[in-house]
Amino acid sequence: MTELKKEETISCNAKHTPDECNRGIMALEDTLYVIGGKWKLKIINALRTGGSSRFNQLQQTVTGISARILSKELKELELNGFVKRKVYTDTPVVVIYEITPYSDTLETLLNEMIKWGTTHKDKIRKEYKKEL
Amino acid sequence: MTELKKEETISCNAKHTPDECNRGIMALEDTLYVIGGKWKLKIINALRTGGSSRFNQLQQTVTGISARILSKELKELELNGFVKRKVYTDTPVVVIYEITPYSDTLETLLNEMIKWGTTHKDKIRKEYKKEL
DNA sequence: CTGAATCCGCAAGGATACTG
DNA sequence: CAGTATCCTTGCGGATTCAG
Repeated sequence: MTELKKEETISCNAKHTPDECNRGIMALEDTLYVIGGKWKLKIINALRTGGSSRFNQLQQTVTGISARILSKELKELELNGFVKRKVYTDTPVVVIYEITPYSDTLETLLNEMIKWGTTHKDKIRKEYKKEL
Repeated sequence: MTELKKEETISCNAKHTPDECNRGIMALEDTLYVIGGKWKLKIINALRTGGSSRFNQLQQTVTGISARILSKELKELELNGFVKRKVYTDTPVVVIYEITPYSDTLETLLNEMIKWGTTHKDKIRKEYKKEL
């Protein structure tokens, strides 16, 4: 039973000044704001690994997304410079979405998330086996 | 105006087999399922940089979260093994939340997100200045 | 085909009050 | 202090329809 004196004893620990903590939280919030949510990373990843794609094909790749949401998300991604929209005005009109070089800055992050998800799932599976 | 033949021409590109794409998407979904959402990463980050913390103090650190949500999120984080809940049954009762070693597996990911958020904000700021 | 517009249900999350 | 219970708002997102 450790002694607890006052609230002040618990705060930022040695490794981080309170300032650094706040900057970290803010930067984290920025990231989550831009690429957070249910779909954005999946769309970027789909375009990254699957190559440029048309609207309907993209909707099939990103399983479960509706046309309305996909449209909205693509707009936001375009605004933030992750995706380029190219229109070929043949008849019928063809629209191609492709990722921009700026999306490459997410490369490390994306790979890290995929790696983490993979090893996490392995861990879960092992724990599940133990229970049998 | 590039020629577009049929849908099949656009699919997984050279770098990835369709199979790899699917595995990537699934792993990504796993990750988002566990640590996605509005609060989880912020809470983990708060405990990581700020050190172990009591409930109310944690609520102050994670700006904007309500007690109800914080309670719920902590429960989920505990279930997934990211957070340990320690109860000291003095009067008044003291409850300390701390991160587990398993949270350390998120270290790289978290740092990567913070780094990305920082440089992204710099980019936005520069673009904003240009517009003036 | 590529979306935009409309309608609507559900669930996440906020505010407040209350308990041990 | 550490939550829980209740109520209520908001917005995400699905289904469908329509337009260019």
